[in-house]
Amino acid sequence: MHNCKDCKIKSAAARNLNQEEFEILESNSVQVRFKKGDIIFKEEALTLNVAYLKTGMVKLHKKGPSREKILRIVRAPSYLGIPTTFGDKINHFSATAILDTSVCFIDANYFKNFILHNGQFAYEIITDLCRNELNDYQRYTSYDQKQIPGRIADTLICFAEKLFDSYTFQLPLNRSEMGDLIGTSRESVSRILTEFNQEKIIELQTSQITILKPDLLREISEKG
Amino acid sequence: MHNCKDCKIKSAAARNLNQEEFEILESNSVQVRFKKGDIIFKEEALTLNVAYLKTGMVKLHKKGPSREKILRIVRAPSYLGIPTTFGDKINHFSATAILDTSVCFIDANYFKNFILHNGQFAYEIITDLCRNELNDYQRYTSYDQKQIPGRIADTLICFAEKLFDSYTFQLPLNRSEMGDLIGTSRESVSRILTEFNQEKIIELQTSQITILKPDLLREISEKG
DNA sequence: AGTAAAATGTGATTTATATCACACTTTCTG
DNA sequence: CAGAAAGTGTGATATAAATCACATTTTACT
Repeated sequence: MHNCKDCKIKSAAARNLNQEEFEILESNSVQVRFKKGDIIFKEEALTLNVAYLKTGMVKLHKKGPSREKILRIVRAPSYLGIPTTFGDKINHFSATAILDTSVCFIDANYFKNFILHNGQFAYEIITDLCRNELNDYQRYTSYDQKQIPGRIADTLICFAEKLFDSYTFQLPLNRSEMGDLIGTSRESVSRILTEFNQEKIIELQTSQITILKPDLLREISEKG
Repeated sequence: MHNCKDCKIKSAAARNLNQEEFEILESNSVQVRFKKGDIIFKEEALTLNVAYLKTGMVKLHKKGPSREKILRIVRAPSYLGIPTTFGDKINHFSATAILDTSVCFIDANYFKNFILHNGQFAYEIITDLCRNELNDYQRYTSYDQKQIPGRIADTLICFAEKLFDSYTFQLPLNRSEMGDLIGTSRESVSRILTEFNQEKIIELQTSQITILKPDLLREISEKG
């Protein structure tokens, strides 16, 4: 059986659980591995679990009127489906691994009990939800008002600084998914990346990216 | 002094408070009235309060790279600033009354204590945050992929069905604010509304709107 | 009530980006 | 490792919506 108490990548919330609660957690959760491309949970399915992303990277996405929309990229460690568990019984979005990933599924009833009986646990879940909301507002406001080059510049900087901690990285999304994330077509993504490459702002080899001039990217991002 | 315990428009969370907690709430909150156009709290200011919208209607909005972005319209009763209180010390968005409004400000420390010591209270706050997040995802996905007529159709239906419970209502936003909400220019909003009016889908008198053909609007909304 | 200020409507023009079409390249898979 | 399938690059064209410009209407104010 897995050991949650000594897990090195506990959530901020789980750090507040006591001995007894850890035992409950351990016997009411399972850890599952997913490969890049695997679906972790699916829009419109019923949820009975809270998903906690222990390692790897995931896209949260949902069906839009004309195509798929990527809501947000999540890097481990992080909860994946709190809104999808407590906002409605049915998932309003899907989660798909974009890197090899391991996820702990926690029985929603026990998770709920932690919220009800452990104030610190609940408080950490709330701050987590709040921070996500603020991030989302920030991102949607930018995407809403920036033109495509600005959105791509944003995204590249975010990937480097928030997701990979490195200016060289393997893009975890293909051009079409990049389009779904920032709200444009795969062709436009392609064109702008080529342009950035020609202007030596980035070095591009299909999906391997090196950001050569982060400051210039930031400038493009700010100008919209 | 105001009376929270017998308040008829308590939040779902507050319904779980006990006698002692209501006394704490009563002596650590104030009720303030705002007129249409008044700022309730402002982006970049420090927050020490949770705002609860008791009556009226409010827009949550934030500065974007080129203009103001309206994040969401809130109808009473509802909390206004939970993410802004627990996500960061500094407000990431502003709240402005779009109708005459009354707001209760609750000392954030006491509010936090309710979360820590009253599990049902915390649970209700969490489900509220989750539902908002799901709504936001839904809305942003639509706006992202629909053309302007579809977004306006969406918005009109939402105003009628979610905010005013009536197919006749006074638009609480001017054309420019409508643009900030759906991500377009005031001119485009104006043009589309005129068009809907000419096609007798709505009846329009400046800011007085009657939806004549809700089904047609819904169809326009779906087609994007 | 009368004037100033703000908001709105609407045509003409420009522009960013979608779409279409197709060649090319990378990656899977047996 | 060969062939198929998926993904990518890039030109040509179409188009939705932004912007500009200005007349008109509505609202606010003393």
